[in-house]
Amino acid sequence: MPVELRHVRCFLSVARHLHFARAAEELGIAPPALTKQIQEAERLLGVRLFHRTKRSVALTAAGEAYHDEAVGALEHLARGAERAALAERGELGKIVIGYVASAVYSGVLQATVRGFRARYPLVEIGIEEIVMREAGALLMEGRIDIAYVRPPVPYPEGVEARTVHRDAFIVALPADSPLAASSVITPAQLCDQSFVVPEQESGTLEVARRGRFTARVVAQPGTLADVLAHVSLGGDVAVVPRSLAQCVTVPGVEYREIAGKAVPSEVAMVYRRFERAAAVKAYLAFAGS
Amino acid sequence: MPVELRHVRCFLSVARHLHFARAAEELGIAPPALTKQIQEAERLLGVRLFHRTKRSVALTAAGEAYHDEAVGALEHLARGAERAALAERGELGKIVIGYVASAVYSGVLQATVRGFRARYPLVEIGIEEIVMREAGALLMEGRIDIAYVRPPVPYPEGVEARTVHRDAFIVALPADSPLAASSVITPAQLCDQSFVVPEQESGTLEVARRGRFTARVVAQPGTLADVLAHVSLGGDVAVVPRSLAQCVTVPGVEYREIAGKAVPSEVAMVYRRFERAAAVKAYLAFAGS
DNA sequence: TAAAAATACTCCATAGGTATTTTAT
DNA sequence: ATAAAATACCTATGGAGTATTTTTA
Repeated sequence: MPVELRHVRCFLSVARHLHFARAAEELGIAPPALTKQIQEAERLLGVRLFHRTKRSVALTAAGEAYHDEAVGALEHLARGAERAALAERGELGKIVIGYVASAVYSGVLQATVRGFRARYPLVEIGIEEIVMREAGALLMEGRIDIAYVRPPVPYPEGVEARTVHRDAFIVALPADSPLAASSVITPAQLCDQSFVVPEQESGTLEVARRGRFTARVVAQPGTLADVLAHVSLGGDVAVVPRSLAQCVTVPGVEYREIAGKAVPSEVAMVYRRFERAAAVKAYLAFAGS
Repeated sequence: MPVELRHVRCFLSVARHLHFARAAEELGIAPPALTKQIQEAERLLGVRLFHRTKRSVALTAAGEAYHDEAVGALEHLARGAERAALAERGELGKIVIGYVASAVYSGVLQATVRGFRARYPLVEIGIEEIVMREAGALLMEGRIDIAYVRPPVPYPEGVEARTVHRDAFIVALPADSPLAASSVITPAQLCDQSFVVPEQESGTLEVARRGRFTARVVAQPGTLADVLAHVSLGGDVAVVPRSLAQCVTVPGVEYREIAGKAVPSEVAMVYRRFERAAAVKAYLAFAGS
């Protein structure tokens, strides 16, 4: 039979009181039961823990040596119970958030994470950039818990999305383009332009549809910064989220509103439909409020 | 009912294997018993530790949080058992050694402590100077475990002594004393001198007895260094252990052998007759070998 | 349908209780 | 004489076993 916590608890109580009867009372058991526990502990450890006569009880050197470790063990278990309870309530844990760079420009990610950190300071938050089309797979593999993307994205079964930010597309033009003379651009004005297309193509497609033309695509780089570089250097145009204009100004690039009904661009939070980790659920609840 | 170690052991085994049947095998119990232990642990902690279907087992966030603390607790207990066993064998513990300054000059204390430290590196050794006549009381109160003294000393009941160093008395003279002309001094030559008496009076008394005179005592300072200071400054003489002469040379003080049979001066180790602390017993055994 | 966890039940080991003895002060 | 630990003995809780059911991959 191995040492059990009841032996440890009995030992510590006797060590505290140096008196079997009082220790037994504290433990809520009868003195003979306590005697047996101590004797058993001594037998199991192969060591005498107390010097005892009928009239006095004192720790042996071995008892002294065992004492500190026993205290440490109980502290660990108490903390374990506490931390488990915190984790169960989502107050403790780890969340990994994946994001596509273009989602960062909207500011929702930053605002939500900052707020969540303040409310749940014990939850560790990992942030990593992802490629948008891999978001679903990463979620299902458990490599990330939440993804911030700009729809449309294909979601696998078991994954859900929620729009967390609404925004509209605008046009990025070379500063020396004749179009820069207009303060507002109609879709039709863009029909002869060559387009640099960001990862999120929907804006470009919608503009082309409204202008009744097929966009001539000359490049589709990975990041929005690259898109702007192409615009300024190659003389092409791009349809980009408006929040980008508020964050990034590149020499040689000008932004113009698109005439007519706003072409919507959204940021969505993607997550597992049946999430079980409480910290992640807490994040989802927090982000939804 | 509180959490017991068997819950913890079951939990860790399942966490290791993520498989109830294999964990049960490792633990040497039947799977249903393991299921119950885990369910009980979850009930006691108020927390779900594993996500489990009939086909898969995985730690929850709470289980993850509990895991590390549980490991820590078991490590503490294992170390406690180990240290208790060491303490029981006297390999671990603390010893406080009291000594009178004059015992230090013989070198036994240093030699023994150095040797003991090498053999029992985990035993902490405290060293403190004591007043010789308090040695017995300090031992019985448990303030010290061993005392190095120069007998005779009155020992209370329950305390024993063992001679650990034999030495002889010699005479310390002012360099300008006429007696310094002799290379050996007879007790009778000292009959008219005034004496500085060290804490250990027996040498002076024995010399006076042999010379058939009563020593004229002019001072009895606390330490041997003080005794030598009196000799060099006051022109008095002193009967001191020979080992002192090998250690301390003071300008204006010369040492001379005493004629006739050596006047013995001993260093003794005093200790509790029924010592229980294994480390102290180990020291006594070591010092005796 | 096969593997694995959970449930149902049975049994006995043992934790803990009461009564008594021993021993140190 | 008394307080306190140990021993002897008893009881019943619950830990672990076997047999069976349920579930999902």
